[in-house]
Amino acid sequence: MRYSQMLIPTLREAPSDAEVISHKLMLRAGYIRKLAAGVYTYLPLALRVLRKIEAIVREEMTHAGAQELLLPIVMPAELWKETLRWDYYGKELLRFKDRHERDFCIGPTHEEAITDLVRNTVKSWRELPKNLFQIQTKFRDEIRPRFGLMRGREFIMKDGYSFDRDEKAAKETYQKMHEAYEKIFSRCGLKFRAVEAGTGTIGGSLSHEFQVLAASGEDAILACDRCKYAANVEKAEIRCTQHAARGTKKGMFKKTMTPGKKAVEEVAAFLKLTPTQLVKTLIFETDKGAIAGLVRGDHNIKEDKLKMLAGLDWCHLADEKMVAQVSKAPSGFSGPVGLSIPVFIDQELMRMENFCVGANEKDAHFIDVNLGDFQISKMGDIRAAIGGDGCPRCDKGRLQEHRGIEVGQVFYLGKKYSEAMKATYLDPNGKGQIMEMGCYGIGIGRTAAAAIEQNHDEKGILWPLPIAPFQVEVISLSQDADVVKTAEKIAADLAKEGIEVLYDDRDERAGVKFADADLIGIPFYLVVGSKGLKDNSVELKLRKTGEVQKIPLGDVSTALKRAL
RNA sequence: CGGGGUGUAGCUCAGCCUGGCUAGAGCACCUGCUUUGGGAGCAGGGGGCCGUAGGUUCAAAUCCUAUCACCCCGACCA
Repeated sequence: MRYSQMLIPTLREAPSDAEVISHKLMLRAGYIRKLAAGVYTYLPLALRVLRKIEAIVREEMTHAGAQELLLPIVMPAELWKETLRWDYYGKELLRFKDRHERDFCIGPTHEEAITDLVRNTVKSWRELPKNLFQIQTKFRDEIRPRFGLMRGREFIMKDGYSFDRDEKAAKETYQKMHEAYEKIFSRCGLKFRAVEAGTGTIGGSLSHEFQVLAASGEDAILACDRCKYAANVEKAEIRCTQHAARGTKKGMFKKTMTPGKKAVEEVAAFLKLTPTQLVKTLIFETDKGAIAGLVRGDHNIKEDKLKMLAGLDWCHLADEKMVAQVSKAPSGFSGPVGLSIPVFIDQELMRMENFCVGANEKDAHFIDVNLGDFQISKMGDIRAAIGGDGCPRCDKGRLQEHRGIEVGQVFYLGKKYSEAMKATYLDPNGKGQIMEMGCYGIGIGRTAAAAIEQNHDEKGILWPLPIAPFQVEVISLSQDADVVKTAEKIAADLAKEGIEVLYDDRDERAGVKFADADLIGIPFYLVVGSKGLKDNSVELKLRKTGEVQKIPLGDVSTALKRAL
């Protein structure tokens, strides 16, 4: 491919709205252009990268027993109403009406569509299992799209869905997909980690995320330094420590005035305490009425864990009005002493004595409070894990915090959709059974972005070879007839051998060509210049290390093949 | 949705506070000459409804109002 014929609009400066490195580099190196918030055009170079990732995904999915199909992007509301997600999915689901005023949506994911297909076509136990996937453009109307391809509204995703006879078979399929994912991301040349994850709006009970490790990652993940345990912070458990029975201390507490001090840091600073000596009391509105959750001042409560401990269907932080009603004080001064609603405490509090809490009175806190001073409904793990916490799976391990970019997720769904949509089959006894499902996603564009986050330097992108837009870039350094002729021949010969080559044939100065090449990030350069031609050689240069090798003209293709 | 900010050339930005001549710079682009192994030099040139609509004024990029778009922080969520 000739550079001069391609559309590669490189930029010396990045547009000011780009924040993360992958976004800046994709813009500067001429890979993407923005059309609207969170909506991007993939230029030829980007498309080549996406196609490479897709090809790897296709191969591994197929090897693992899945088949490719293509579902519609537009779906009728009825389908989504069947699973109730028309109401629950929220504003991220882009909805519209057709000319007959019928409701439709643009697919953010395709559980409904695939389940509809399978329930209508698969009837017998003999036809199961089925594992189907597609690679398609999706749309999620994100509140705040950002970071270029990392968090766009329109994005390309591989989504796969499996249907099995029973739970055991479904979990085997899940395992197979898990393994396929590990191969896919390894083949893409990425450093990643599979972590236990929550299931969000997709639902289900077992899930892993595939996180590409990068400092700029949006997700916090915790991994044990001793064993294999790793989880998203949303889900990470904390080792349950053996607690002595709750201390019997009580009645020592005193009220102290804390005018206008609400936030933990403010109160701590004012009373000359550390945040670890405070206990936060958060009031929640739930399906079972108001409840209180208590964690140490420097910790954060995790609603999902609280839901689990208290056996709730839903909960969210109470608003100012409700707090005032329950605690008889403005928010910021809530405390457990004298509260009449159920109180759930984090296990960490079992180790605390003489702590400080809100006094349920404006501008006042209690100090020297102990667990004997109030009613406790239940104790457990209800806070977010942080680095240094004990690993829940082994005795000695400590959790370490990492940042990651989620590029894939696998879910075991069970019967959530198949039951709601009546996807059943007849077993050998002629009895109807509900299918067991799993779903498996990979963000194709996000994988490309994550690869850049993980592989770049000050000059530009450093593509891992398997997903680079081209394998080698031939650079002619001058317009001398000899140089041009040689470069053209090399480029043509390599292409003939099936090597993907970008030939920079532009009438540009050497500096410009090198700078653009560095930006674009193709792993190998073949530099053809008049200096080298004097002794019949060209240079093979590695983008990543800058290492240069002199290659005799006759050996170009063998040398390159060895390098690849 | 709450808070903050920005819209001036393809990109980065100045000018706005304190209204006034033909609206500027760097990069990019076009032409010519020179140059040619890491973003060249000189000369010439093209390109702007100053986001949009309305208002104030003799006069608006500049002041006022509305509106749209975009960005940041937060809440939300994959």
